[in-house]
Amino acid sequence: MDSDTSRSTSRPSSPEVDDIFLSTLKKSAHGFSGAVSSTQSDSSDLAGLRGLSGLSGSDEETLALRLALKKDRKLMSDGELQTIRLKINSRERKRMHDLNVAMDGLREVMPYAHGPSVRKLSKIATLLLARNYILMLSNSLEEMKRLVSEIYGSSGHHGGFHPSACGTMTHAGPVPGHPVASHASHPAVHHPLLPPAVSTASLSAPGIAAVTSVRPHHGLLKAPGASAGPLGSSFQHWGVSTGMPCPCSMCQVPPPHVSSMSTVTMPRLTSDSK
DNA sequence: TAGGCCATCTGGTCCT
DNA sequence: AGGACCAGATGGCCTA
Repeated sequence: MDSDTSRSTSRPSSPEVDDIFLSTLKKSAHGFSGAVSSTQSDSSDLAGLRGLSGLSGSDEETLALRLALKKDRKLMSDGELQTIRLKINSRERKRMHDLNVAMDGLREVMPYAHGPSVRKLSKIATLLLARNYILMLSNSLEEMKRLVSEIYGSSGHHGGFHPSACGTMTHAGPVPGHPVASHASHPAVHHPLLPPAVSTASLSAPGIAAVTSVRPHHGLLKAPGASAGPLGSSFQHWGVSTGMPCPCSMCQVPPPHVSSMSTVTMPRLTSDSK
């Protein structure tokens, strides 16, 4: 399944094998030149090898392939090197394809309109919206728990939050598999236990609802200013009207537990000195 | 036409 | 050693 078919019809994300092979041959020179420029050792090796072997500029492609696979593979034939290179490229394509599939899965559960006439969210917009949506749901859940505790705690009917004691509460949370659709498609539905500030303002927040009709502005990544994109200035004021923290990534500092979790769950980032 | 977004290739690094 | 992950480079497509 092509993850980019809705955007481009003339450019498949998984080209034919012949295309890959030709592309490899065509791009090996320019692609490698960029890599060489970033590595002094390789650059010196390139110059040294060229001097030793007496290769001309036209042989740089072959030379690049040899250098690309390090010194212990320099003795391999071009065919073997190309086979290895194609194998590595194929793996990388598959990896990126899987990443796109996961990104599509994330888009499917995000509160924005889906359909052939709606351009899908970009990757960065999907990630930012997902983050905001998680924060919004977390805030809504906490607020709901607090209200339920207040109601049943003060009346003495229940000691605290107890979903099984109230039939309606079992439907208050997102439905697994379609956590968003139920809310996004019925934004005006109020939960009997929730005030409008929670049941409507949070679930149909401007930043969420606005994305249901249009592709996010390119200004999404810029500072929220006068243009006010779908996740722009309107999101800034949501927290003011509801009294809840604004989930916008542009105007809210991530909660401590979020940032601490990110460091825990990503050991490569913490241990990596890149 | 400039800028955004994306796919792909590639080399380096880390992990198993 | 092989695979996964990452980031840089590059070129194509699309939109304002």
